[in-house]
Amino acid sequence: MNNPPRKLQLTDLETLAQAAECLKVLAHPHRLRMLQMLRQGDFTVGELAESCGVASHVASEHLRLMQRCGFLESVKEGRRRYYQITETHLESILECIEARFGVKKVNTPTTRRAPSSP
Amino acid sequence: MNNPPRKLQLTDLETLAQAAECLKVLAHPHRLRMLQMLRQGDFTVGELAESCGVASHVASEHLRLMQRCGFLESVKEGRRRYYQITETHLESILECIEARFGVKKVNTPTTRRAPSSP
DNA sequence: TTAATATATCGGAACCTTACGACTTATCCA
DNA sequence: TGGATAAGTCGTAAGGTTCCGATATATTAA
Repeated sequence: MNNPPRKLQLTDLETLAQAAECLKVLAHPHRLRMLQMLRQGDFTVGELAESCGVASHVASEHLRLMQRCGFLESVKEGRRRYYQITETHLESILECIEARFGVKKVNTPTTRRAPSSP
Repeated sequence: MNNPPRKLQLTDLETLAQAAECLKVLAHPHRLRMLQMLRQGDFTVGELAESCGVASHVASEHLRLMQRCGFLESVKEGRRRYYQITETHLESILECIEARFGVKKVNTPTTRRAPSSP
């Protein structure tokens, strides 16, 4: 518990405020589950909602929030909308979280997307 | 945008709720700054408060919160209290955040702790 | 002992987040 | 066209977070 004098590696507070905003968006169990799924494939709002056990309009709100802050993009196909991860750094943060809290393989809990035919 | 059928790696929602709690605690610019500093040395409440530009009783509240959720431990020495990181996984998450948002070397912005003498 | 310093606690105000029901819009299909 | 399905929007109520001033406690120094 002895500090030799040296320079500190710090991030300025304004940037940390941005980082905190992103972490707030991550900090919700259903949003984490959705991101965990979207890392592994494309899913519709309804599929993500079902896996989280919430109404689809609630899932929709979470997804819009994540889209607004740059985590996701979406593509509409017919009356379905597929979300995808666009923020590449999410990968490593989600890995950290999984390393700390664990994951397990489960059978696909929702209908998976059928190959798209234009 | 085509998903071959395969198993998903998911974390159960209860565990994700715990993870979300931890992320909420991380999600504050002053707490991030404090953790960034504590990764690099031992600091008192007052030093951490000064670096964040907040009153020391506000810093104290943040530190207690992080202690309650298992991120930190503290040691009292005289009328000062030194906090230290105990949750080892914080290291990797902070690295992810720094990789995404950046850090820069700055001159020690606060008084550094003098070698302790029992 | 008294004064000053360092930290912590408490109650309350302002603000933000979430979930919900009701409603809207867009698309598909019979 | 009309009904069903998928997704999104809006207002609101409940609950949580953060900061602040006031105050309390512990420790050191004079």
